[in-house]
Amino acid sequence: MPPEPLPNPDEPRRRRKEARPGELVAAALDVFVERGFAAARLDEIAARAGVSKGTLYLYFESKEALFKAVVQEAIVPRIAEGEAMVASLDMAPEPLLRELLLGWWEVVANSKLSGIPKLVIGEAANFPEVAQFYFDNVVQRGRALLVSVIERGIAEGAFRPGDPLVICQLALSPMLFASMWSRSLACCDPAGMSPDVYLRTHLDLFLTGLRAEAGRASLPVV
Amino acid sequence: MPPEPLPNPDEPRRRRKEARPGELVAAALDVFVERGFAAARLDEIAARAGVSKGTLYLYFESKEALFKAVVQEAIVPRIAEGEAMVASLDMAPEPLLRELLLGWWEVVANSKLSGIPKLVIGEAANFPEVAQFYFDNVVQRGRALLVSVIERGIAEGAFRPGDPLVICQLALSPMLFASMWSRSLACCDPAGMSPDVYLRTHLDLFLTGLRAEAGRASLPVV
Amino acid sequence: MPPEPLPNPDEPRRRRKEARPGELVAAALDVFVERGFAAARLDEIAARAGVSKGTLYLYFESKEALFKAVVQEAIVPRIAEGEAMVASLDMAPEPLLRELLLGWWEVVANSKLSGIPKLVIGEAANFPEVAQFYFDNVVQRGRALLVSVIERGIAEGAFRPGDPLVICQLALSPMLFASMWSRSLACCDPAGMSPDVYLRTHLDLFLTGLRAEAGRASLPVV
Amino acid sequence: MPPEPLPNPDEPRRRRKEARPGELVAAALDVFVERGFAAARLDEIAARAGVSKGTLYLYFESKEALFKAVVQEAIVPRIAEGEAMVASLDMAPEPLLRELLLGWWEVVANSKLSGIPKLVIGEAANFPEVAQFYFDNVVQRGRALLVSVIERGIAEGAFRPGDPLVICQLALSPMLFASMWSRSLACCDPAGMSPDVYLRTHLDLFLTGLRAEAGRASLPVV
DNA sequence: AATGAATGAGTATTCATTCAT
DNA sequence: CATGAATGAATACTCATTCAT
Repeated sequence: MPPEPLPNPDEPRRRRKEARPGELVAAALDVFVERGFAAARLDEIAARAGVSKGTLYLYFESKEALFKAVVQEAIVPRIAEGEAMVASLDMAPEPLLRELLLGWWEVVANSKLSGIPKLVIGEAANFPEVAQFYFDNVVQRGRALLVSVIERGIAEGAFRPGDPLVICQLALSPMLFASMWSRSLACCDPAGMSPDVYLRTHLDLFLTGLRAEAGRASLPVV
Repeated sequence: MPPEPLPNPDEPRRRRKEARPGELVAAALDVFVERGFAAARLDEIAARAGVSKGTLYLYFESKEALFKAVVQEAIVPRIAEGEAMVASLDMAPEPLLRELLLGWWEVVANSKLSGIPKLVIGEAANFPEVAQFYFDNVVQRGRALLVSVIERGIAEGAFRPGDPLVICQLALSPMLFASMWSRSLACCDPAGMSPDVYLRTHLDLFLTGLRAEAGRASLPVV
Repeated sequence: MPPEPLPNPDEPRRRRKEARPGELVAAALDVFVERGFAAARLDEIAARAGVSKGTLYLYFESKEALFKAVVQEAIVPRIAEGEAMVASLDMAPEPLLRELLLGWWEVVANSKLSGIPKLVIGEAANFPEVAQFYFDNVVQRGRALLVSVIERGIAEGAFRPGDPLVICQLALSPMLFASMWSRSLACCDPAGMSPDVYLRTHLDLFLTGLRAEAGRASLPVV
Repeated sequence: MPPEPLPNPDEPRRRRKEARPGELVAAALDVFVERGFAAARLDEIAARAGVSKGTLYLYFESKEALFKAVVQEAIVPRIAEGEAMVASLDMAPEPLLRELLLGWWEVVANSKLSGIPKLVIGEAANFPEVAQFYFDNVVQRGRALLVSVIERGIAEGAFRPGDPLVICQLALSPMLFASMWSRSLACCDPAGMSPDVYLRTHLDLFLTGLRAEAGRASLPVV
């Protein structure tokens, strides 16, 4: 499970120094996702990383700083990948949008990362600084990415005209909601629901609704 | 401050005695919504209800029991109203579905109730009993309501065929997500977004995509 | 030792309620004086008062607040007594000053109170709020008391002219220093020194030096 | 910053090796005086000396040992200077005493050294070994110095008879108190007080009181 | 000699819950 | 019914000291 050879107690100091922050952030991601921000115990993060509590403070000056590092290390690079994808791929808006949403689903939904939105949304009100950091570094950049594609789609006549930010949010919200659900009430639902069917149904309904076609009017604007 | 005429000190006992639990639940709803389940302090709930902390335990045996009562008092009746609406209204599936979603938006989104989904989803993992209770009493009944309408729509050929539960979830998730957002990261977003445009765009995209029309295939099933 | 009958575990709730703050402050005075502000553990204060740690927070919102209460309860009244003494006694300046200094010595020097100046002076730099509180409530009022007597003495020609505040400080500093010494390095000094001789020698030297007599010039002013 | 010419990076080893302990002690003096013994962080001392925390332990086996070294290096030599002064100067007791007190004031009161008495007295109770070391190496030797002069003054009839140790303490306490005050509550006092006037007033009052003159009796003895 | 990463014991503060009155 | 005083377990963060390199 650990990406590294295996924390070897006989080879402790030198090599670990550079690997430490990464190990701590990885352990922190686990615990934050499992428990939420407030309920995550630094004790447990330290124990999972195989270090003492004090060691955490060698690398991160507070619980909040540790969480910001988690976001920075684990999420921000994913967004950068999306930005690179948009910049490099020469695709029509609809396939590109589809690709971005599918890509998000694959890397995020099926990893621990999917636990972050739940955590942030659930505790934003109690930890405003955390919320602001997430908003600035993740939400804003992620939105900009999708909005640019949507705007192009509208401009090219591929999508019905409408508020691009609203459309962006409507593209994402079923997916974000599903990721939150899977880490909360899903365990109460014995039947469950195929994530795959859910995703494809969303894309179908959403893109069908968005597609500009003969006789279809503009989306609500005011 | 008290919604009641004014606690009359000369006739306090009899009527108040029965009103108590309701007042406590009302205060609890406020505080739970503002702070979340874990961060809500019983102290504050008691203070807002104008009683002592000990009194809470006369009516509710624990914080969890109090929360269950909040759900029971504040949310379950709303679902019952929806059930009654479906039973009494003789409408075609699409208008009925639209009506239900709009109705939900009106009574829930603009009231304190909209804070409950965020709370439950955000803290379900830490409070499994709370989660289960909410799932059984709110989620299951709410889903049944919408699913029945969706199934009828599909059977009558008004909606494209597909998994009714998936469709139900996709109808709700943008609305639930918006209600959670408005109580968390929305405050980080200086621009904001018109909830009304958001809702109408959702309904337009969703119902357009769902509508059975010439040449449109079935939604994903497996 | 406890002023009350004896904390009786069989008679816990009612009577204790009013006595509690006083008991806590008494225990706190002990521990603060023995250990200093920073090193005093709330645990120990609580244990000495026979309550749990949490109980402290029912009465005082923080360690600093507890300390302020100690000052307020234990020291400020002593100053008020001095003020009353000055107001009521109709004495010549020198006997009055002597009386005040002797009175201070008796009530302060031989009680736990004598530990407070050491604590405040030793930790003022690390706890500025505590320092300011002590300065405003104790130092300023105490000085005003003595300064008024000294000013009268100078005006009446009983004392040599000079800066009354400087003279006040010189009257007090040997006494304050002795009280601090007795709670710190005195225990390293096997021989020791009679506090009584020390005090009387101070009063003799100080008052002899201060007394206006034929041929004696004014004290330094600039 | 370093008192030495300038740490020459090309010739660092030999000279620095011997200079190290001195630099560490100098940094330690700074930090101990600014924060007190308990609150001084070894981290900060090391940082100010430009070495790593571990290096401190190469030279001093503990925080207490470091503090003892500070006393040894920074204070004990000052006392030796006083001893030399007494031995070499051929002055009458009163001028000599005056000279010693003024000398103390000049070298101590206006330097970081004046922070040490506050620290020692404030924390002696919590660090008995530190207290004992200071008492043996500073207090005893300093007292012996003054006491010898005072005894001579009494023997020669220049000073009123009395307990020389008490007189010594009374000569010093206003000065020690002022040095402590200047590093603690002085910052709460916007008005302040001229140290110079304070000192000269003390010397005037004290020496006037002590001077043997016609009609003046012996000081208190028992 | 020097480093600095790692440790872990120590402490103020919070809050759900109890229970004597 | 109501109270609110009391509890004590739980947790983020600090810092002197150690020791492998």
